[in-house]
Amino acid sequence: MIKNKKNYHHGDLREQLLEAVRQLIESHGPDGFSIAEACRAAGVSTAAPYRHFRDREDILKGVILSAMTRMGSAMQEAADAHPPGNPERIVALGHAYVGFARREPGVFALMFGQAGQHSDDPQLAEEGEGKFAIVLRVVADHLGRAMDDPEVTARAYALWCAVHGHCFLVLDGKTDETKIDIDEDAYLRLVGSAFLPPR
Amino acid sequence: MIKNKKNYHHGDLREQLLEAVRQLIESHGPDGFSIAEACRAAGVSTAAPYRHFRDREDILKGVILSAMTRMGSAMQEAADAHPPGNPERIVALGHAYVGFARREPGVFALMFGQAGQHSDDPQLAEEGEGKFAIVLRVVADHLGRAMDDPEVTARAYALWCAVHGHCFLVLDGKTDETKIDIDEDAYLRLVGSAFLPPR
DNA sequence: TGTACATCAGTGAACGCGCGTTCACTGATGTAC
DNA sequence: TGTACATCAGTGAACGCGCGTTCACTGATGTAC
Repeated sequence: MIKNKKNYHHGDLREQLLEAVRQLIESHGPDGFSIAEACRAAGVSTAAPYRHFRDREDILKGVILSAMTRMGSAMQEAADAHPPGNPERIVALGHAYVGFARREPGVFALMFGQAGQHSDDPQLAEEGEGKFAIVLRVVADHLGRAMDDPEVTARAYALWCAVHGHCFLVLDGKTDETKIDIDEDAYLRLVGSAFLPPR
Repeated sequence: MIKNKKNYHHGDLREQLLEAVRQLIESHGPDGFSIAEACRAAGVSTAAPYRHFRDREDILKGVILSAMTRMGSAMQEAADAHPPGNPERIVALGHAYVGFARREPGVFALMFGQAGQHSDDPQLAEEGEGKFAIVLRVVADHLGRAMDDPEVTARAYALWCAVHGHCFLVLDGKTDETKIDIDEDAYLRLVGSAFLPPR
């Protein structure tokens, strides 16, 4: 019953379309893609996507979901690279977050910058919670408290904001405009020690 | 030689169009407006805007510029409400920033969330610098140092990021998703004291 | 193994739509004499 | 003050365009006997 989609006709069109859209978003901005253009990139007629997606919105959701998993893995990997309680863990987590934003600025803006257009989807919401849970875990380990301790959530949230805000300002080129050249590693360490002082 | 545009034909069409676009952006998102729709809202033919703007891009720039001035005034006003060095000044500045983002989420996303699409315009860049200068001023006053002191820029930038990131997470509904209910005033105070400890 | 059949991913042509921009124009306003 | 004229903001019709989606179809692949 398991079908090997690779050998049907085109190959794995679903993934190829998502990748094409991702690339269009990276080069033309979050709203700068069309199904038609993605089809051209994938070498397929404009009707083909409807075998795999309900409509345009459904394709976008697919792009966002896959980006979220990629980002989540990067964060989890960074957290796993250092033992619980080690301050380097927080710095590494920050680098992973900013690294993703730098690598995929268009998709990052799509995930977060649309004034909440996609936040109603339960599947996306769940993925988002998962990422925040990683931060919570790391902060809880650091403080030696439970993940639902108010002190933990407050500090984890502050950390998230500080790193998230930095990403946006970098991507928008505001750091160039204001002529401050930020040392990213120093910034992440400042933020980490500001919200999670060594006990 | 000074013309009273109010009494020409339509009145102040330029401003009315900018306002119409602003409202469309608020209700349909940063990219969800069209010139045609704005014309309908202003009760004017689709050719009329070209008396006042070069093209679509030029209209957008107008919307962003006016939003930036509005935001700048709000921030300046907040800073002026407390004497230099008073920690309340930083909290008030944060509230002004977040307040604008909450009041005009669509335009806020347009100003910052487009992955740097507009950051090349010198006029917009200048307005942006002006807003950061307000933060720098407040932080410099607080620390009793010069505005170009590296310690000042680093802390002002960190403050900016923390508040900016909070705005985006709020607008995207991430604060609902993650089920943490943030007390905004407490958050701003935490951030302020984290980066600008009482000396 | 060979054949007949079912499945279903992808085709290509067509649709209606709203868009940004242009054009020659109109007619209200302000100005010179 | 009255009139002839210049200015120029706004008109309305038209354009070409690319889009999202649909449709009946085709033909390669996998399956049952």
